[in-house]
Amino acid sequence: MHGMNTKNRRIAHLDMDAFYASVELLRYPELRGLPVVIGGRSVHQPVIQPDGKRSYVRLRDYTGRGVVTTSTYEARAYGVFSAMGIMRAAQLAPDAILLPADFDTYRHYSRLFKDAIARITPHIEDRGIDEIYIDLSEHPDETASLASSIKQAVRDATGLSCSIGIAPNKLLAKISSDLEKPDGLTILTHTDIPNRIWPLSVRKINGIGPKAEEKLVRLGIQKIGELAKAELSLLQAHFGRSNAIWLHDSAHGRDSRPVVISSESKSISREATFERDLHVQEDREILSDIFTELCTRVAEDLQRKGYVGRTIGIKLRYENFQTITRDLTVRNPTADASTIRKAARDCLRRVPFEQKLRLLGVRISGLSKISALLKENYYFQEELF
DNA sequence: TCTGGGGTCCTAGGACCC
DNA sequence: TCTGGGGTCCTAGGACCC
Repeated sequence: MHGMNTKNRRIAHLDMDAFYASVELLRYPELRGLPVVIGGRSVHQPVIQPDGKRSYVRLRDYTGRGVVTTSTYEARAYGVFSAMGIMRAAQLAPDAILLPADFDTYRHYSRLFKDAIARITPHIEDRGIDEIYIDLSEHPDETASLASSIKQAVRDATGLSCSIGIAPNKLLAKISSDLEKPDGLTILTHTDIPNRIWPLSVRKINGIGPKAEEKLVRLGIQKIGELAKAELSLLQAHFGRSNAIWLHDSAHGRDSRPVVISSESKSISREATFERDLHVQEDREILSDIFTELCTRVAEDLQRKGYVGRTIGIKLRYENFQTITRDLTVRNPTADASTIRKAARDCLRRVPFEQKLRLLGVRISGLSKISALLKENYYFQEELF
């Protein structure tokens, strides 16, 4: 066993630049150079006018509960970022153009760029629609030219740019890919850590979110370099032993997680935020229809992906944004909509309804592949549906 | 100006079992 | 005659990520 982990790795993180917005610019090239925001509900398609020109919806015209999904770099210059409410973004950039998200098209371009890279190397870990890790350790080519040819392959396949960071591990590769965005190519070694990593905010470490950052700031730690110098005992007192070690290792650029090239889904869910808060009795029928629809879509997703699940759950968000979940585990794995609805209905009975509802969700976990169950001869097909 | 939707992982207590 | 203890499953909530 000794020596197995001492190998020098070359890990790349590839991140598409402003992915959804860039895909939309392929479709609407006249928007290039303008602040454009993707998000909201899909009722604001561009309209073709009598003179043949398209007219676009502006942020100032929007009313509703949508958030910004992505924005172009021009919109980001106004302070408009992902997850911001559109009503707030409209204050900052009222003239920015608003386009609805079109996930089918984004998934199509996602396939295109991932397939292009897969022709160069199969050692790819999927990290969502617009980013991947690539393990280049076994690849014969020199790092910089290999990275350039990956970027070119992505551009040839999609017409889009991406940013790549290459480093000895996933943690550093991820940070690196963000350093020279857009269209970046950053190669980092351990000796670059003091100069290029330590001046950055602790938030740049993947896994440190708003809460952890706030706690660190209260300890006088804002930069990764300050985290690197912090006493382990201080971190341990505030974050627990294993988190303290993880924080300390991360600040020193240490990370031994492997690139995982395939994995099975753990859960499938569908949820919906309502356009207005719904009253459990007065809006009973609307809620019931939405609830049935969510269960049906979860069942369809399961069947399409070839899974069955045992733990069925609901999620509720009240008008004050408090969120609760309930779940229950059934004996036989299922992918059947009415079975899911019955179980989810039982979960609903265990929940207080003193406030109006803002969101309803249905979830299933404890998944198995149908094919695996059939192979193990646990069930006959009739019992699954 | 209130805050989407789809996920993963972790924690923690109680039940239950050996 | 206060006291085991480790493993696994179930449930609820929270942090975080894209």
